[in-house]
Amino acid sequence: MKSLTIGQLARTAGVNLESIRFYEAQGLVPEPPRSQAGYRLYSLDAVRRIHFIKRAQELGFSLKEIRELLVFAQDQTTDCAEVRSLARTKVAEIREKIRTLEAMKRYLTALTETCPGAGPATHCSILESIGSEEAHDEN
Amino acid sequence: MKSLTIGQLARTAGVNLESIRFYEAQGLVPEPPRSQAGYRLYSLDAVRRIHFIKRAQELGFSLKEIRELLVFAQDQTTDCAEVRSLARTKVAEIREKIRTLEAMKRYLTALTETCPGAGPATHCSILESIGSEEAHDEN
DNA sequence: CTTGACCCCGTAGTTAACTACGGGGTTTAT
DNA sequence: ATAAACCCCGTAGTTAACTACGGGGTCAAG
Repeated sequence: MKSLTIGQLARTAGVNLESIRFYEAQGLVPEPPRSQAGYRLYSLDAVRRIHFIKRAQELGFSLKEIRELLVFAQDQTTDCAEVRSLARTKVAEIREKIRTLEAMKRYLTALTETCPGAGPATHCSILESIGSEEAHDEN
Repeated sequence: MKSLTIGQLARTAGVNLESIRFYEAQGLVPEPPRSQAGYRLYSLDAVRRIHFIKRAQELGFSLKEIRELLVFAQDQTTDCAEVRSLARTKVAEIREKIRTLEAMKRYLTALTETCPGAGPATHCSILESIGSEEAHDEN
């Protein structure tokens, strides 16, 4: 059995060594067996585990949610539907974030278009618009 | 001259009292004059200032950027173009965030569609896909 | 057998934007 | 005149996800 030290695992999984200890503390990576000297000895499963974490993060899952996914993945009694529901919730959240960002973008774009782009900023239409109480669309 | 205590300002501007002190420490709200007892005495300008901060936050500006905007707004020598450039940069950032979120959404949606939605999660296609090294589009 | 690379642990620092706490003085209303 | 409501200040805590530090033990190479 080839086992990896924490440093080797960190290098092969492409993360910082400290992150692995952090994940362990957070319950995302199981505590591995130790050598006599107390060194952590990881199997290749640990590499896959960390890749999973990283990929899920790219998909917008928080560590807390990832922990949940990992529990699901190992619990025989978890139904696929629960995982799918979590994914759907996440999709809805993402959709909502996009909506907000779109509104921000529309409004800011409009501001940059009315701005003459020259002259003292003390009369800049952008600053004036931000400062005015009205005309905020939020949609 | 009607002046507001910090608590009154907080209530009329709709923020927490502590936030105002925080903004002052961050240089976003100027230090106001004080009463004999040392109480902060704000003018109505402060209300406008805080509204500006809140609105700019809604548009996605960080406090650091807002400080910059506020300096611009008061500096006679700042040109409108600088403000517009800042707004444009922010629009580009927002656009990029949206792009990333769209990619996340597409991928996650695809996952939820291939998932049968029933059966043990240990064989869930979502978990499998997250766990696999391949098939990641990033676009 | 010593040097350098590696590992251990616990604690503290990072960023952003607050929020809370505690032990005081002040103002206002009754 | 006293109690409630308000203000002061400095410090510490919050969340997320790490990252850094320091003082120590361990392992492999030459």
